[in-house]
Amino acid sequence: MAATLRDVAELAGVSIKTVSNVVRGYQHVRESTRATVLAAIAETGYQPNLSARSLRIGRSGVIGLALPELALPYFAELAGAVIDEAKAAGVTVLVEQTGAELDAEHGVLRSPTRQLTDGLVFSPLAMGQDDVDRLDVDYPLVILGERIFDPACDHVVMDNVEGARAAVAHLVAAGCRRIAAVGAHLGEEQGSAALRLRGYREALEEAGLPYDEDLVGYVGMWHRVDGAEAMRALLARGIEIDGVFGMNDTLAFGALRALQDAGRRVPDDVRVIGFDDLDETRYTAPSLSTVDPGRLEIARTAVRVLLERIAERAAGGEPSPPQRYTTGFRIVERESTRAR
Amino acid sequence: MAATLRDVAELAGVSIKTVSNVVRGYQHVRESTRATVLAAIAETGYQPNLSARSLRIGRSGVIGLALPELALPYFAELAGAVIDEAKAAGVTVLVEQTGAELDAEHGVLRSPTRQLTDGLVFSPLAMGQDDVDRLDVDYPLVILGERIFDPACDHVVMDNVEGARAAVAHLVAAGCRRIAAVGAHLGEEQGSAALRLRGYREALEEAGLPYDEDLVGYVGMWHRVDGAEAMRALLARGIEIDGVFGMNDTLAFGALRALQDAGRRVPDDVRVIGFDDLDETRYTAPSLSTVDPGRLEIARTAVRVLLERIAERAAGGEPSPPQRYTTGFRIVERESTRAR
DNA sequence: TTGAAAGCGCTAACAC
DNA sequence: GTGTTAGCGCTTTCAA
Repeated sequence: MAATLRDVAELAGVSIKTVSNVVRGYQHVRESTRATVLAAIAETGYQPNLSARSLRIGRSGVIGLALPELALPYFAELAGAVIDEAKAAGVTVLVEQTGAELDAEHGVLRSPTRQLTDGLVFSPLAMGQDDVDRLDVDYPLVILGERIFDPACDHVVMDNVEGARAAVAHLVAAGCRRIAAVGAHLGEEQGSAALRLRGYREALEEAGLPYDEDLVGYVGMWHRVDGAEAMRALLARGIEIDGVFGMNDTLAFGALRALQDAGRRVPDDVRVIGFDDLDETRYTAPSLSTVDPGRLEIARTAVRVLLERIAERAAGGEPSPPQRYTTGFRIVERESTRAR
Repeated sequence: MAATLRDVAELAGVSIKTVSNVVRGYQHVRESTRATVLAAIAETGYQPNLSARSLRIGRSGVIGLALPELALPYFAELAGAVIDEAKAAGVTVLVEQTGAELDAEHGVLRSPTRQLTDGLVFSPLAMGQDDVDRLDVDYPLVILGERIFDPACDHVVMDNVEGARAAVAHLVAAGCRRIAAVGAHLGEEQGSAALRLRGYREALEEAGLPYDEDLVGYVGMWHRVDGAEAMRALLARGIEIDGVFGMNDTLAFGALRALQDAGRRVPDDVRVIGFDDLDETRYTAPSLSTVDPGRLEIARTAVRVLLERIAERAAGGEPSPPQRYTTGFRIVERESTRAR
């Protein structure tokens, strides 16, 4: 059986309070006592029981991270960054996948698991304006990546509209006039897809180009296969296309392949840009231009804000009002939009 | 404050035992009582305190998953599968990254976090034969993906040697005679890299081809960049190469790009095969042939075995001896090795 | 500086 | 079928 405080105390000939003091790094312990206790700890291999500590102090040192799925590289890279940040702060991360399904997204907010985590970093995909009330929960919650209007919690957002606008403007600057958008979600108004579509429209408008519904490729998810299929469907329409805005990099990757299969040369005939700056964009042929949304900054900010909220709540007192944190982005030009 | 059993009991006018019975689905509760209690639970919004339950019963319903890093797509897809499997069994997953560093791999085995998880699924990369003693821990542990000889715990392995052998044999069958291996680790004897290199050598031998150290590309990690750099280095040697075995798909992806940059046509001049069957291999140009190691089966087996161990230990009694589970693989032929 | 003891919320043995 | 109660291992007041 694992050793407890009591075992260590007995072995060291002190009370459990003294052992606890040593374990928790309390200052006022006589050096000789501390040494005795540390020896006893080493001998028994004592490790604090975190469930007991958690029950007692009301915090577990675990935060939750809920995201659509790790099979989407963007979320995998994000999760990796969140876990690293959390670890640096001495906190561990419990990861849950929602599959971007509305029920699962609601579920994760009320899951019994929330009793085990001190707070949640949540990247919703299916939830929209109608669900904003559900975000009014009684534990620290940080929302990622969406611009849901005025939720009752902190949120860390990338500037989806501006990023998309810049991406499409980049295509325009490269000479594109018939730019397809791949990755729209039918009927969506608040999610990343809707916001990036808005950025696309704004960029067209600024450039004096017409918005043509025939140039919009609708998809279910944002996997590579969806990008490829949407692109094929667009090409099948037989309309002229000289630029493609993939709403994320995996879509753009799939679209790139579909273009090449159809005999279109990239960037000569069609220029392509994605969104996310995934590692894989550096290695496609041609490499993909993209929007770097500062994934690391998002992860870092989310963890920091969440831990601040957890600390604030532990300290008692009035919570400060929820805030929105917007991270910067930058266009990364690679071969897929390079002028010849 | 969150409601407790006592609050619910008071509201329902019963004892906490009865509430506990209802919560835990105990059969022998009068229907009317159950209804009253359920109403009280709904009214108070009661959720069981998992730390308290965990402290009491000695299990948390959380398992740990330790892997090199989520930024490696193989591990991201694996983690996603593990989380899904665990969820289906009513268990949540705490994810830790080791960065493939030896200290971190040792650390994860002794981390205080282990006090919070009922068991661990661990995919080591840096650990070798010298470290096998460390795997003799006092909690349920399942090792993934390595063929460490006779560890004192269960392990689920893919057949690295056979898979690699088949991959290289596939290249040989396609007519390759000068086959480079990209992804070897200098001095490694037990890890995936060593095993896949062994499979490479065996396949050459079977084909009556000489093993040429000049055809082996050594790398640090298995990222795309490592594959690209190793391939460039190989090409810089000026030796003849008509086939490339990437020890995983990301390496192969990087190598593919490096080949193309050097003006080599794939598969015309050089054929390329990878390992892992990542989604991205379907979309590169040309698409990458690879070895499908049955990631889903690995995840499923690992979670099943771990949960069985946890149950076994909860039931008391003698534990059964540790077992090795080997999953099957299959060659996936795509464009990068297709005959013209 | 150290010790005694209460109690976090839950489960389960035992009593009725 | 339901109630009483001990105790899981820890932190923390309060006393000494």
